[in-house]
Amino acid sequence: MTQLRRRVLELLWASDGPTSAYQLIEAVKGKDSRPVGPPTVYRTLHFLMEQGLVSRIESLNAYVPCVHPERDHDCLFFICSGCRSSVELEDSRIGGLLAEDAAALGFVASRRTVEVEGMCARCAEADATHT
Amino acid sequence: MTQLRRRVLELLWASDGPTSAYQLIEAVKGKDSRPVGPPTVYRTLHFLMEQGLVSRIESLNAYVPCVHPERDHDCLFFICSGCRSSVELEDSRIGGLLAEDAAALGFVASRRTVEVEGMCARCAEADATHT
DNA sequence: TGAGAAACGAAATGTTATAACATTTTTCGG
DNA sequence: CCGAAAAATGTTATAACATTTCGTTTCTCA
Repeated sequence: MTQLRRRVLELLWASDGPTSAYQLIEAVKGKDSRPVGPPTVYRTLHFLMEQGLVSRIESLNAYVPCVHPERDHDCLFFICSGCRSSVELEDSRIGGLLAEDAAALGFVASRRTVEVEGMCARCAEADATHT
Repeated sequence: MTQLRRRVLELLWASDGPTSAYQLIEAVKGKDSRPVGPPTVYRTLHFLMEQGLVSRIESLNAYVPCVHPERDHDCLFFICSGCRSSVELEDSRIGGLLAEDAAALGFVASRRTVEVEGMCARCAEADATHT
């Protein structure tokens, strides 16, 4: 864990929601004066993902810190279109079903992406009130 | 359903696997001499997705025709890293679990992305043989 | 037939990600 | 401590994916 990697991870922790790579580039530039290029940040993100510290949200092209890095993560994301926040959940039953379906196909799975877009409770309520 | 939309859909049907938007731009250009720009193809893809005729695979930034457009599609994709093919499956149990988890959060879901990367049976076997 | 809506064309630009190669930093055996 | 090897980072350029904006064409239907 180097200084850059720690800084990127801290920025992700400090962020309200999923953060794009280019937002991170800007943020790192802001924190100290040394600018970093895209490859640097992407390498850092790849490293953090390998370590299970960060996940990529495919449907947003954005990155979030993992909630429980210690556990083997089998996570799903609920992404609010209203406030752009995301909630990470673990539901091993889904992993089980996916494994079952994969086995039926003879498919050897390596990575899963499970993402649900919609409105979080707060935004759904706000939306209902306004309408 | 216009001529362009039909052509794009046919190209997707004819394709071996997931197709990127820019591959479609090239392919349309090839079929008749009139070139189309990115916005045209993206508009067409958005339309076909709204109609449930096409799905976007988020983890590949690519597009596939839906296998059973008539049914309300609740699909998952198995994507082979070996041959770049994808298989679409329907497993309503997963939709059920996701709905259950969403309800527990008070989350109102609108769209789901479920993608599994790995090796299809053929590629896994080929890989095992080579090793 | 002609007004409004939908679809399409074209240019520019914005956003996300990687290739290729140079340099710096770290590590660790001698 | 020294220097070679490995790991990490910097730099430039470019590839890949997607949208904004505005203007034109085509379709529909009263």
